[in-house]
Amino acid sequence: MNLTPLVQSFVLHFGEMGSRWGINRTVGQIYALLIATERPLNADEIADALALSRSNVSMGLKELSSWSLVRLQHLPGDRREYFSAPDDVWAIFRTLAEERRKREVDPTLTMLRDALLAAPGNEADRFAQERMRAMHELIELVTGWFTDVQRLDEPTLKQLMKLGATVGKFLEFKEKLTLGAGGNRKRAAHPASEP
Amino acid sequence: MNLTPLVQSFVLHFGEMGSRWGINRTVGQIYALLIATERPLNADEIADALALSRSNVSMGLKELSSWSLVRLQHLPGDRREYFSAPDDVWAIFRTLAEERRKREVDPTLTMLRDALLAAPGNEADRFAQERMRAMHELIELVTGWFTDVQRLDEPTLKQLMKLGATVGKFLEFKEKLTLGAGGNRKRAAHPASEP
DNA sequence: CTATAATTTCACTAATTACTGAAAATTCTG
DNA sequence: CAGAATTTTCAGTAATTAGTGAAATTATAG
Repeated sequence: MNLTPLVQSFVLHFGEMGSRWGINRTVGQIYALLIATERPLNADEIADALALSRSNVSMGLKELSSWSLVRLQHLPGDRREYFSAPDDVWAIFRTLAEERRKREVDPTLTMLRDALLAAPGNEADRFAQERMRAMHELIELVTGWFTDVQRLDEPTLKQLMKLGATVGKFLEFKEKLTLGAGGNRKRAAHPASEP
Repeated sequence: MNLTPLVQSFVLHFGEMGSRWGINRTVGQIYALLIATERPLNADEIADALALSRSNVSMGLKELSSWSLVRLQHLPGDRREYFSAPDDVWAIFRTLAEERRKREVDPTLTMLRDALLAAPGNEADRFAQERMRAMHELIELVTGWFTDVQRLDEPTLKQLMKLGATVGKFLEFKEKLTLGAGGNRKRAAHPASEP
């Protein structure tokens, strides 16, 4: 297979970008190709299109699978495995965020929690723990918010994004109501509520 | 200088984590040390505490500076440069997000925009462009939202995070009002509004 | 301006990570 | 179940990235 210049540049860009993240060039390129191509591709087609060894593609696809980023399917009358990316970019984004959380954030939270349990040996420890506490709080807040918001359907999510900082104004407004007049209306619920 | 076990494990963890991001182990360790230590440190102290060469520390600090993650200051009667991390974790988080946007997201947006300008040569291109369009839209929305929200002060931000998906409910409610009864109240503004 | 302290640069080496081809393992077909 | 097709593994090599010490540069004190 022979890539058009358009797809070519898309693929190359993602290769470069991939290496800035934990993901390596090859994996980035493979995924870009899958995203940009309508029909599912088999490993040989990918290897051919990107000029990579078959084994390298196998490893790359394995990596992508471990991130739950590709769908594997079979074509009738063809024994080979065909791969494709989800066609909803929001789904890709969510999966990516979810996986990074598992791999990068959760271990950090665990480490922080352990560190916070220990009795500080001296003033230095005391200070370090205070920083860790703040960091732990921030991470919990952000990730909690994220899992919460992840559950929203796409249109609502889009709307929410478009709102932007307006939400802040809504909050300030609510604040005033709560603080100002003695009475307050519905109180905002905690995160992690029912669907 | 001799690290306490508590700080030690914090530093080592960030070293490991750092390498999962673009940042290398040394840089991760240096920053963790700065975060966990109350007083500013000079390069020799860092090199000593982490058992790194002086030159390596110099490079690491340079890297951190380029990310605007450290403050440089001078102590009276001491010619050496002293470094410290901001003491507000939210500020660190914002800086990090901002820098990553500049380095990783903006170039991608540019690439996508260019690709979208080109006239599709064939059906494959047409499809690829459609995917790129969706991706471009998503990135614009998310980053736009982010810069918007970044402007909020910390307490409001915290509140917003705590709200979580409740905001979604607020939106649904608003939706009903707008669609249901002919009249609607204040309409939500666009992003990027005044302070 | 000179001497010294402090920092940075850079060529080199070490360590890590990526990639390949050959061989092994798995899966499917007849 | 034999044989072919397909995928995976893995040891070896290539490429990249990280880290060091010596030398060069910059800054400051006297």
